[in-house]
Amino acid sequence: MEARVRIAILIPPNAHPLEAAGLSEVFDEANRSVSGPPAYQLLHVALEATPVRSSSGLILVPDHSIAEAVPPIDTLVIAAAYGIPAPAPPLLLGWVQEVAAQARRFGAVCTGAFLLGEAGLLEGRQVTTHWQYASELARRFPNAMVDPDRIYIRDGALFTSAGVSAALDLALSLVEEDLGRDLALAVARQLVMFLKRPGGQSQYSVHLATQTAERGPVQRVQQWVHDNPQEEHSLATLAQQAGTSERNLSRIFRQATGMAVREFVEAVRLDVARRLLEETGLPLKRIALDSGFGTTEVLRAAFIRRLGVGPLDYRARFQSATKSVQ
DNA sequence: TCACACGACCGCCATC
DNA sequence: AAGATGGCGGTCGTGT
Repeated sequence: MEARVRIAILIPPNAHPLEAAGLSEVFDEANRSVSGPPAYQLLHVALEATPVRSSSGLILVPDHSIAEAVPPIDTLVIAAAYGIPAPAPPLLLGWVQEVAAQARRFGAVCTGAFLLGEAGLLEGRQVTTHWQYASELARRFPNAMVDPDRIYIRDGALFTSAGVSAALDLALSLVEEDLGRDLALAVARQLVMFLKRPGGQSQYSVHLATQTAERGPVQRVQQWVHDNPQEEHSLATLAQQAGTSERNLSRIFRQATGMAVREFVEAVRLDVARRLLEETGLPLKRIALDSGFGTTEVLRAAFIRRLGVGPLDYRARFQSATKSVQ
């Protein structure tokens, strides 16, 4: 890479320090791993160039105010505040809009997506955020297609990620895009993290993993569905698996996970189907069978319902972009 | 695209 | 007495 890539990391008040530092660290490690001059120039930006108290109390010191951080900026990453951020001042929104408009790519980590939404940059885009805030994001910005199940999502120039450690995965994917797989792998090794998180979506799907019950019948049912998505999973058969009545399974399942049984089964199947669409060229019929939807009609209906796009649209959009990452 | 049938969900109440 | 469980049935969403 010829010129250094200017990356601006925007640090909001009450920032989550692990995310802000993690982003920084991945790019910095890439600089160390690359042969020759550093690939990245990092700008740590805040509204004012004064110390920012992070959510844990750790003080972060930005090196530029937004007034000083002027374009050209190649990549803008908005770090997240803890929880849903307060409405941003117009000055900040204007800066974000201006920088995003000229940047090669831009995005946010975790609840930083709310700031993008306020700036009007999520319209009609596929985005994700921390699972806990996904429904609120979707409510506030109804034109954004919020997918709570993903570690991170790239939609054109826009990228968003789930919470905390997902910021590292996101940053690593940007490094891979810029500097190639080998270097990204070297960075991952150095930081003792995975370039590509292993295991099924079941294990690492943020949404599902965080809503997995501890032990007992509900957990067994979840495991069974995860391991055998292609089987038929009626409430009756699952109740039998769990050794309880249908009524009781319904009740304890919602109590433990916050989801209805049917909802969970569908979420698992959607994960499987999505992964197969992204990572394989298998025909829809086959994916419908393997994911447990059974027919392409049902598969399609679920995609439209949950993601707002049909399976083939989804594949066209994400296959090349995510084939080797995430 | 539509209508219809069926399963899932969940409030309510009885029972253990 | 109180919490867990199961049955009933109205309503709704989904599959065909």
